[in-house]
Amino acid sequence: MPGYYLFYSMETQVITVREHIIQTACKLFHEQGYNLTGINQIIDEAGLAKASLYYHFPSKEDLCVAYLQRRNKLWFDGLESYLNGTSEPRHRIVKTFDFRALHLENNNFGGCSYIKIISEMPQRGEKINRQVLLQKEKQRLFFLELTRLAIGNRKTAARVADTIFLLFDGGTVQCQVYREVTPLQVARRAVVELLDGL
Amino acid sequence: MPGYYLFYSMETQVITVREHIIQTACKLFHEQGYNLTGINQIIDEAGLAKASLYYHFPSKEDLCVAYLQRRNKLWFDGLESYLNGTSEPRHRIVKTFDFRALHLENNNFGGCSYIKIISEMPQRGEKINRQVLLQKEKQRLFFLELTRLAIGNRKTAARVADTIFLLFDGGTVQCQVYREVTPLQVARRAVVELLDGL
DNA sequence: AAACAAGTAGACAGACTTGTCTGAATGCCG
DNA sequence: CGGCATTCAGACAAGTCTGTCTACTTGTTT
Repeated sequence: MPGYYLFYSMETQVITVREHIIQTACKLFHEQGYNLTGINQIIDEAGLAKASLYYHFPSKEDLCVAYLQRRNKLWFDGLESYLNGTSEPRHRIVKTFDFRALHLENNNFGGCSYIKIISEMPQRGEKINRQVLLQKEKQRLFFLELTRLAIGNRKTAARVADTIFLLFDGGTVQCQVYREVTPLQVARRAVVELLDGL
Repeated sequence: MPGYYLFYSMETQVITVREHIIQTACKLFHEQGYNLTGINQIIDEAGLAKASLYYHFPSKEDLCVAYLQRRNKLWFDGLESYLNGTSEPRHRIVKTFDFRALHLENNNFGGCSYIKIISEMPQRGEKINRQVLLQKEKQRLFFLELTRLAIGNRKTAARVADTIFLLFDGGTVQCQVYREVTPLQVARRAVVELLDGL
């Protein structure tokens, strides 16, 4: 276990410096945007020396990759815990929309990290690009698997899942724009009717 | 008509300096992102003096507002011309998705300017915020009006229109992520089935 | 002729950016 | 004790950013 200078996170758990950097970057990148957050601000906020940051992350882009991975982990971990006890596939799909709304509210309607980062960096680097596609694909497959379970493994399942995924992303960005949960509630209802109509 | 030093745009039309600035900023902001495009690059590309730019636009933020307005005008003008001859409301809705795909392809899958700008500037200024909400609302009302015509003025029309709008934005951002038109084609099909099922 | 509008070139201020580097300190492990 | 990993503080390089300013030119209008 590397890192002997340790920090305490909000839950009073001992965490490594590396973890402390990721948490700080996660917060600032998501709240202020990647380009508007400087390395200096991150180390100030985290109370670190600059060399310590560059000891763990060779560049800002590498820190960005860690940020994206962390956001994805937080999302899926939170979702899993939210869905705990719900086994019926349709309920799981619908509750995912509920959790999304909750998640956005708790994150001040900051939107989806992946959509944000590709909006900030149209000519994005290879590492970031791969990370975005990887995580988006994870989300798509999550809905695909549940849809197959929900409506039987028909050949329409893929298209239905993609439609649900479209409503999911559409709801997410519209919540970001309007800063309220209504769009995801509309999306949720559309999903229910889509599944009921089959 | 102010501006006697005139430029020639691609279509060999005489345009004012102000127009030339907007066109250049439009291209660069959308291709590279707002924060990654500097004032200096804009004047270099446009072949202008810095004072000339600040003569027409007091700040970069004001130029941003003009950029957003222009993108919206280009979109709706192009759409109107694309829909010319199509009067049936359902066809108009569906063809809007076709045009969106075409439009994104022609703009190198740059995505939606409004979603991009709020992703770049989470704590956005008042002027930009107002502009984004204004234009997004225009799009929403566009679909609402057509939906009312398409399915009759039932009370479900608003919800159907909002669902279409969700599929529209979802398709747009996913096309931006994946850099291909497939998501909008899926969205288009979902819209057709949604309207047919009523 | 004088005033004004609209443009030129480019220096400048003041702040910011990422990343490197030096030099020291600390704790652990063999 | 020696060596290594990890962290500190902060100067520094080399560049970027927005916005202001001076000094000048040109065409139009009064």
